[in-house]
Amino acid sequence: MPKSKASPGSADGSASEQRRLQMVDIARLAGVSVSTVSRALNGSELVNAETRQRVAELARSLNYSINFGARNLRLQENKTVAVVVPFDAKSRQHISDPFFLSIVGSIADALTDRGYDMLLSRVDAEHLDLASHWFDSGKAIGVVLIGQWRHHDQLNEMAARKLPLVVWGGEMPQQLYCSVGGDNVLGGTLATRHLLQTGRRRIAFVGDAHLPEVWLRRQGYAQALREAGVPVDPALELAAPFEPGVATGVVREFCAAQQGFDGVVCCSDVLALLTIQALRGVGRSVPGDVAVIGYDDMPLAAYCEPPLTTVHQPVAEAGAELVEALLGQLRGERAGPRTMPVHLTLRDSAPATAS
Amino acid sequence: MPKSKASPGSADGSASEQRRLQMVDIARLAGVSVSTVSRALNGSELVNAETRQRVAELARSLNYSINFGARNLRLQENKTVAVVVPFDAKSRQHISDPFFLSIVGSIADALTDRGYDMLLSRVDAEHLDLASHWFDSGKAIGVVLIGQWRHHDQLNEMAARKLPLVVWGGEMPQQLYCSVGGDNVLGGTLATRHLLQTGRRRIAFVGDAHLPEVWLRRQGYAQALREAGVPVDPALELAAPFEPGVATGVVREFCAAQQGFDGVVCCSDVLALLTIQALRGVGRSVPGDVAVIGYDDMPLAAYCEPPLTTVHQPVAEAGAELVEALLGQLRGERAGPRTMPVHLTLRDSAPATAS
DNA sequence: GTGAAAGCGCTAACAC
DNA sequence: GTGTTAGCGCTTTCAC
Repeated sequence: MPKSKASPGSADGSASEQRRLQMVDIARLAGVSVSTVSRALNGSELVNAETRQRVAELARSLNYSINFGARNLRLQENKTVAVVVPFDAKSRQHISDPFFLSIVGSIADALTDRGYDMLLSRVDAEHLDLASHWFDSGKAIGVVLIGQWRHHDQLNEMAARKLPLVVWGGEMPQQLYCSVGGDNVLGGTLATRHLLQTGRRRIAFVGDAHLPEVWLRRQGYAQALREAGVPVDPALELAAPFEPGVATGVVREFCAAQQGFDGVVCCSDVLALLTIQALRGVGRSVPGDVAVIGYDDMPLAAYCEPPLTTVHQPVAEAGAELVEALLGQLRGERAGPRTMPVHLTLRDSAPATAS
Repeated sequence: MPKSKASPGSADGSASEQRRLQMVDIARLAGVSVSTVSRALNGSELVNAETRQRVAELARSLNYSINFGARNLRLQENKTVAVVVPFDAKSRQHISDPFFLSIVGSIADALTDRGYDMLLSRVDAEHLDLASHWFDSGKAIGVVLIGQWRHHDQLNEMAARKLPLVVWGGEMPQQLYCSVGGDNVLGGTLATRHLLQTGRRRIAFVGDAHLPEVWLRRQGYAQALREAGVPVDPALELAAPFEPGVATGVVREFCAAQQGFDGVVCCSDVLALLTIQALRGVGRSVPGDVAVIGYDDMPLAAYCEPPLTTVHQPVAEAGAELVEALLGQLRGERAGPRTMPVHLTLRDSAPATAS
């Protein structure tokens, strides 16, 4: 049995447990039935305007809020969306990249605007499919996943299972799920082209191409090099992960070993910052000796030293796009992946004028 | 009437609407009653081990997850906590301070560890009391609010209403609600003392003392100055808000107008970054001419230029403390405010050796 | 060991 | 215009 209804003020163990008001209480106090209260609170035209007013007033004055659990159960509806941020279980690194956090903020806004609640959680990046739990359990009507990580396959399976799902990330071949993301190929191209145009020739690429987004950026990078007739040199590619804890050492080693480059395209602003530090550690200046370009244009990018030239991602629009894509899916629309434009924000780490 | 149960595969408008599996389906397939399935899935000893096994297997193979809405309604329980981040409605600035986002991450971990879900939302910083909605509506069992902002009074009212509430922030006189936070007075003192010890004498303070946390830090600042026999000069105090958009101009003006200081205590790392930029803008070097200390020790603080000397806040522990305080309250424990130790992390923006 | 039935707080036919 | 009633998906007495 559920715990018996404690009469208000009764000490049933927990001092702070105020019995939550419910419709029946309002009904009794207003001298009407629960149905009338329900109708009144939902603004039904069926109920007398005066009664409606009175009930609404009473409810407000008592701080009554409808019990959404019960309402949802009865209505078979739910206005909650799960937003899931993968984390790297191996390195025990939390996702603290400012970019991901900004995306989460953007989604929060978009959901709030549309009257939805946001359930935020993490999932082991090796088991993205566990995110389906939020839907299966009825806690959420759908899932927004931040990043594809290494498990394109799991995402495809989830989509095949008809899980309402939208993923922030790049568009890959043979993709069954709906993705929303910046134009990664373009981003890679813009960054690389800018370095080439300002006279750099030996351009490194920092980012783990096992991740779809990075893989696409690398395409853009290679393409821009080819356009310029510059050979792609695998020795200048560094598969650094996004987690700063792991990346720091890798980047430092790379900068110590490879002294032959004069430009770097990094796959996040944090990686760019780490790279700049590592370069300085081996006595190379930025942007003098090496021009560095970041990715994301995080809020702090302008306040670093030097301020980062970086590929700007459409964070503000991202939330709305992701949410719309999910809601569209729930309405039965067959929406494909969406790729949003990106642009290069010029600052000092890779200035506009040739060195 | 709720929409009729669509038979699986029926096209009822939305293509992706898979009918969610429920206990009765599992029961039918397993050839037992729903009660048995319920018991089996909850690991009850009452049900035959073999049956239990079979039901569990079946449920798993079908990706069945129990409907938590219904379960919670029946059990009168809920394992969801609302985490609410205030935002400044006037400046339309979102909270993007890395520190707040880190705290949210920390809370997410703590809740997950304890089997709770996290509902993340924002609230107008002028109406913190709206956060009580999450409790009143039964969507959450309690509220964790990130920061007190200017509305200590509203928080007290919420606590008086017996709302299960924990606030990240400082401990103020006559406080009815439960707060958890770093030791702000100590933080202010440590930062100021360090500047004094390294030979600085004209020390500015950047932060809006209308906010409780900042007010406390200012106490520490003033105290350290008094200890050293240095007069507190109101001209060296700048009431800059945390929002970078608003703060940038304010800080720039201040640095242009006040050339007479050789040290600054800032109330966030972002403010410190802005201050460093502004100082450089007027031709003053950091830490040469002015030593700058930040607050929070955000993940990126080590990767700025110069790396920030800053007051380290116990982010990793904060989540657990906040959550424990809330759960304690729900158990009826009468927990007071909790103040956690902070320490100074020395880096280059205010080095250990006197200039 | 298992099933039938009641009920969590709410909404919406269906009466009146 | 309002009350009565059934039922959303689940758990748990209470029978057997």
